[in-house]
Amino acid sequence: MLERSSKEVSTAGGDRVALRLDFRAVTSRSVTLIDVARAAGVSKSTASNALGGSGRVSEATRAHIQDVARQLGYRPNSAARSLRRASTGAIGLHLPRTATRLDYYMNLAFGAVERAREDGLDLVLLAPGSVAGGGLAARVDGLLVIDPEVDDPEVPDLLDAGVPVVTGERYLGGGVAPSGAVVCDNAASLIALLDHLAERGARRPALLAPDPGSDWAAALRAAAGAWSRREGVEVAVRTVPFAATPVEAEAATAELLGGPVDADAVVCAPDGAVPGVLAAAARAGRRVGTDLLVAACVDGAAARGSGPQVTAVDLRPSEYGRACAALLSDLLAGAVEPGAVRRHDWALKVRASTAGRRTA
Amino acid sequence: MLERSSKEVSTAGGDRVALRLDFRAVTSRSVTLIDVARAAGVSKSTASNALGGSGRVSEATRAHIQDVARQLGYRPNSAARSLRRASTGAIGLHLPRTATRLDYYMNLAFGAVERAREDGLDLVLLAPGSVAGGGLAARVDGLLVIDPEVDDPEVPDLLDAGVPVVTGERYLGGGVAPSGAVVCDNAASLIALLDHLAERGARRPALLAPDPGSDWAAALRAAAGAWSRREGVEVAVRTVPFAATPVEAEAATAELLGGPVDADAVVCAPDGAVPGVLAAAARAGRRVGTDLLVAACVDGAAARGSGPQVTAVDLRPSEYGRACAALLSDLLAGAVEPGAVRRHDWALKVRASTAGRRTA
DNA sequence: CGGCCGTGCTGGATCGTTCCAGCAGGCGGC
DNA sequence: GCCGCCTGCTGGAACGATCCAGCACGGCCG
Repeated sequence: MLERSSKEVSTAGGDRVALRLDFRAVTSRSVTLIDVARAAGVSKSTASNALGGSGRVSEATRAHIQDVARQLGYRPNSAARSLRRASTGAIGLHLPRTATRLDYYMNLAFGAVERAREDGLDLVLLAPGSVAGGGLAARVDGLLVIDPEVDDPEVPDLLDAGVPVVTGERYLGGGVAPSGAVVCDNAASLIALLDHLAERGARRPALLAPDPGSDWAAALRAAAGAWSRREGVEVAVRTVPFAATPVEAEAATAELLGGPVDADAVVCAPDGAVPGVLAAAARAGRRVGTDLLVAACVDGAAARGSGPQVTAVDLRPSEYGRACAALLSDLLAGAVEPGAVRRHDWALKVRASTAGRRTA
Repeated sequence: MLERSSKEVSTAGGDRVALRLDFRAVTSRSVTLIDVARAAGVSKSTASNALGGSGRVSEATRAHIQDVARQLGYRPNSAARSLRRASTGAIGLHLPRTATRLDYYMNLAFGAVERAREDGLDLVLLAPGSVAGGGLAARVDGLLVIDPEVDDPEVPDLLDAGVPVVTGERYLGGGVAPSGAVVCDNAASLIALLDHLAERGARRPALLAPDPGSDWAAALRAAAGAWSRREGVEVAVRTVPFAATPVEAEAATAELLGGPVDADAVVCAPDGAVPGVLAAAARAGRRVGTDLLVAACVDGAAARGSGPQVTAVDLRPSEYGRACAALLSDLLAGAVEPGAVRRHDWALKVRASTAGRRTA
């Protein structure tokens, strides 16, 4: 059954518009630029110019064409546009393989999506192994590579994909340099955290950090060393996986409590592992916040949701994602030179886990 | 400086191939099907047939063309292909607005990405508001809408986008029916959970669940009612947000402990809120696992990482994502009729939080 | 008044792929 | 021996947007 559209366009081409709407109802073909042009009584070039904002079109004509396009429900065919413009209108997002479980990356991804969307870019999630599968470079205009780890075999291929790449944090491996990067001052944030702990009475702080295969972890370890030298206080460092589980952190923490180290403050770099630190503290009979101060280098659901809540460095992942997408977008638009590096700010969230002794 | 390519193709058209390679080096234009055809000494139609697997091509010719294509580094232009085939090779993924923080959805998303990739589909992450922004339907061949909530204003638009839609869990709102759905038997999983709690000694179980705006929450509430009637034991139900925070869960739990309800087991539907339940238990002086049993309807980092670890229904989000993508892929391929519904299995993960009294 | 320029619009070519009609030639059946 | 069919391949026409050369027209200047 063919229903006549109730919506008609009140222009010179009105009857033809209704005709085309009916046509659509039957074949479900989509409205093309030519349909709009015909309905508006202009050529497709003018229609294109009017809708695209380019070229020379009188204000009256432009308004009329936009009106017609809206009423017909015109939406540009992105494939055709991509073909002609030699760009896909999409960017790819690569996240660390091991850490996809962390809500940190979820927030970052959605920040990036939103920002990309504002510039008309789609964001496609890159599956592990999508590079080897080929066909990648053809499908995206640029890439976001977040927390590139040196032992991630895909990162070099991504950097060499022939499209602009923005990394979140620096890439410590060699090869093709990325076109841009957004970096955090992780050294400064850890130093702020250690200062905070010291101020709250910590004398023997310890750090659980991944091996220095990522810029983040490397910066943390370097900062711990620098702080040690500056303060004349040794920071005990233990290695945990990049996406450590609570169980792994619990074992590492147990080793730090008592024994030769006998830490009175533990900084756990990966936020997902924080509950393990708390569990180890409970097991050792230490009261978190007074007997043992606990903090994390990344804020997340685990740090916010634990009891007591855990002091952490808020890397503001959503804004971080936005910043990465914004930089890539600027690179694609040619608004910024390749090699650009932008800084992203963090904030210290002080919570109950570092309350300190009242009497300190 | 123009370097002569060292790689030449040993065919009749060899010299022309080298020429074109040089050309590429200068202009950095990519290799097209026509380049391959010329180099192989066939027409573009034959080249297309040989590489695409369709049409009638002799085995010898096909092998030769594939060889040439590989040597030239040919990769099909997806925009041109999309334009011609009227399909984009990408699917969209929509997640609940409120719950993007949960690692559950992160895992689900990556499961879907991987499965889509296996069928050559890209997965684009849909930003909140991308529907209203327009340009959506044109860019994807199909949509994955996960845990559609009735009060999500975007869902009706997505269902009406004119492309096949697969929902994860059913959509309780009206409007256009989705083309497919992957569902969990959430009623069965909650009943299994309640049975488990009863077996471990619980006599006054309580449930924290969102309001019935999603199929999941509605099924949980219905199942709690059914179980109450079957067992003759009232299940106290309190409402928490879909993506409840620990603080919200703590308040709700505090109300259940002591007072008229005096629950001895709490089932917390959203996993992210579990730490709040544990905190309330600690505050009330209840020992989790013996004095108070605690469980969650979704397994996740919070349930696994807390101390003690919390019994939960593992919805296997990664496989869930794979199943959704697989169904959509089948729908797009026409391998399955619209309206198809597939079932996804869950598993009960029993952990320390429901150990029960030794003497029970 | 003629040349020139700027404005507003047009038609055609183009991007790289797939699809379709069709053609040459070999071969088997009647 | 002719017809028709099957195999293997070809050329051209889409797909829908953008870009470019160019055209008509009116106004301005010398």
